[in-house]
Amino acid sequence: MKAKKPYNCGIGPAFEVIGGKWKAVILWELHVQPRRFGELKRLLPGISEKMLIQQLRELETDGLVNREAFHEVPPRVEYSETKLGATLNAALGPLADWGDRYAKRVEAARKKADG
Amino acid sequence: MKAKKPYNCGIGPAFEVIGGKWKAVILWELHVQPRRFGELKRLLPGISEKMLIQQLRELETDGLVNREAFHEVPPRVEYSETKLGATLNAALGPLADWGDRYAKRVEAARKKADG
DNA sequence: CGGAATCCTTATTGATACTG
DNA sequence: CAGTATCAATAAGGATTCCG
Repeated sequence: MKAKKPYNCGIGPAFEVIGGKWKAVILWELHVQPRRFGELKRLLPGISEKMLIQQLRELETDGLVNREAFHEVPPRVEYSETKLGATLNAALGPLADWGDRYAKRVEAARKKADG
Repeated sequence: MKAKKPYNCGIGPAFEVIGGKWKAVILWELHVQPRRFGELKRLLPGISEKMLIQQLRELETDGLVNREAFHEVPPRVEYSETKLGATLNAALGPLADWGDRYAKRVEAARKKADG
């Protein structure tokens, strides 16, 4: 999601920061509560450490996520959403609702087809 | 955006149907009014015919876009959003607004940095 | 625990030329 | 006009190994 997009509406910029496979869900998990690296990894079955750290870094760069490292042993790092991140999560709400209904709709259609 | 996503919220399904570089903007253009193939091509600078038709087909398959072909010479095809597509566009509204504000914010920061 | 570094596979996107 | 067909490029995503 790094290529330039000739969008004339805000959808473009929004997708640039939240697009891709993981960012939206990561941000969502941080909306629930601050979480540690390992916690996120467990919550996102299938994500590799590389992707997780990469996405977190990009989210951080874009000002959506906050990273706080505690210099302890064993090391501990906590990620949380920033204020800006919270506003994005809010804007994502209706889309999440839509997706929920859509998924149910698709599921219902599938059951009917299977018999 | 075809890989399975382990999302537990509606964001996953939503991104599966609207994710990628072009779908959201295409749908947005069709929200303004029904449009012809060539019209969309002009409105989306940078998109290739291949991508345009591909994305349109997928949107059609997912029930978001309607395709109506008029058997004339020269051929004419009109694409429009379905009712479901309209609900998705509505859900996309807040995200578009957010992106708008974000883009302005980023732009302002850039200007300041440049001096 | 929380990464970094490397290599590799697949998915997405694009350029170009051609057709009914 | 509204597409198809091919081929090429790039980006996204993932597996593995290693480190402080």
